Amino acid sequence: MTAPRKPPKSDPLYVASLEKGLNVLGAFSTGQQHMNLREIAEACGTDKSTAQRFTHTLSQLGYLEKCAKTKRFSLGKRVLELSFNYLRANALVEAASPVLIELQRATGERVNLSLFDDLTILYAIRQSSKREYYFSTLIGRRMPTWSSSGGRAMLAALPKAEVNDILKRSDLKPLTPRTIHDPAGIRKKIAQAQQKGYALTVEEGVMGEVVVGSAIIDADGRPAAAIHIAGSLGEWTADKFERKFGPLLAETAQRLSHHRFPNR
Amino acid sequence: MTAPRKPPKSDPLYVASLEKGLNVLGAFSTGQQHMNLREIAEACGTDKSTAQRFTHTLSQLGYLEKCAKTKRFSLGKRVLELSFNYLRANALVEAASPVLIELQRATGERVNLSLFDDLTILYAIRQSSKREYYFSTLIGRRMPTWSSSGGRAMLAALPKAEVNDILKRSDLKPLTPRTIHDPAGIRKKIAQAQQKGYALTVEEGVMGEVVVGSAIIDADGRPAAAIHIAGSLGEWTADKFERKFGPLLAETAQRLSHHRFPNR
DNA sequence: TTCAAGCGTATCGCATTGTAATACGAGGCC
DNA sequence: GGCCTCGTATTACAATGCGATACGCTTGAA
Repeated sequence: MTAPRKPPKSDPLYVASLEKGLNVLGAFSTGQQHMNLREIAEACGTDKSTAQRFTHTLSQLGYLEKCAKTKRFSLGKRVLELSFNYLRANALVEAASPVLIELQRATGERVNLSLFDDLTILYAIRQSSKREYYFSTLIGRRMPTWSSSGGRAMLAALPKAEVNDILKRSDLKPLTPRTIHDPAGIRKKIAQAQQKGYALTVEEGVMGEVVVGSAIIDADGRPAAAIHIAGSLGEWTADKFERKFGPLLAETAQRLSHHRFPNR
Repeated sequence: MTAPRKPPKSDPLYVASLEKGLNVLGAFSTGQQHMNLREIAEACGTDKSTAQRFTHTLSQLGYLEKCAKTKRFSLGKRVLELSFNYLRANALVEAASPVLIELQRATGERVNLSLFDDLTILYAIRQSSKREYYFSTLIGRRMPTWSSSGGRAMLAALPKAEVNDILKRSDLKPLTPRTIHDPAGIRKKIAQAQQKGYALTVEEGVMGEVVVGSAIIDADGRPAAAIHIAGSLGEWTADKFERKFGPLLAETAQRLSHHRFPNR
């Protein structure tokens, strides 16, 4: 008999311990506020010993906090530091920041900047002066690329083959009853975005909400980010909202495009 | 500038590989936008091989991004996800969020929430409608506890022994020519904060800026966070600013205090 | 053009380091 | 009171991370 076969040839440069540690931090992506050892072990698919060693290490480093009474863990303040370092180094976000503030003041509506990250976009700037759902004010939140206005606007700037690839790998589960989630419908919306310079979604992410999104193109001609303006159907018809903000948004995104930022 | 670092030795539960990997992410706390392998190795005090393995692993996981052309690394979008998970799970920040928005609207000035973290505070909410220095709008930024208005307001809620301990371990380097940085002066400011319910700093963090800060006390009677209102000396005298916003701020902080939040 | 310096990448034998089974004491709940 | 399940601590073992080394490439000065 041949020698025992190792699990699929692994990458000799890959540090599995690091992945396991980061998975512990990732265990909190379910929204759990705090977890005990067993829950963390389960969430990470490891045993209790492993969870013990990694929570212990992460706690010492400040990436995890341990309640002295309940012995349960929650994410540590230090994770905010990483975001800070990411954002301060991102020239595109920095350049967009004053523009978004201005756009918020000019429109009075909620204005966001999202970054393109393959199947999802994630928010990097959120400018709002209204009271919103807490979630809707947070940086780092991910949304599917295919269903969001900004995501579709970015897809409109990609070659067809890449769009197909992304749609194929995406889970096209609708977020609301009004989410357009059939490939043909999505492609049509992408084509419209290509023509108009912005995409419009009506109650596709949240009921009662209308959003326009437009892509920021980088110096290589690829979509890097998108800006969004979101409003309420209680105050606007979709048509009026689009006419009022669509062109302004597209022009603003255009102004931020084609710059060579040092870190891209 | 660097966060609490405790590298314990001969702890059988400590996973050194995890620490090394996180140190690679921490290498970007200098503000560098992108680094090559050698720079990362140097910043982490390791050799090139080590840097190679960890950057490789972190890139695969999305916590680091590698430029295809220059082969240099920068922080990955995924670090924002950790912040998102931290903030969404933090009930105190969630409860404070609408209050801060309201406070911003009522005052028209820049309003922040900071979290107490031993020698430093770090910002968790920033509400502003004005154009500011980019840095000043970012979450996750740390400031010394002893020199900031919110920090001093929180120190005012701690037992004297703990205050002494914190001052002793802090680096009392002044941030501006007007930073009060002698222990006696700091203690006096803390005593004033204790009496008034808020602390006032005039050009101690940035020239031209006046800030009032007040502490949010948790259910155990300990300071957990602080809210700040910051204004410009171009628009206000320090006196007027204090009279106008100090009492309002203290009252607001009081309203957010003494709640039992599930994750603390 | 040549050459050297510095880069990123790949390889590999070795021992350090992380692993996972186990045990123990402390609470909490029937 | 007894039975879980929790967090914590210990240990023998070998898988895994380590780091020296080598190679091919680009760059820039000679």
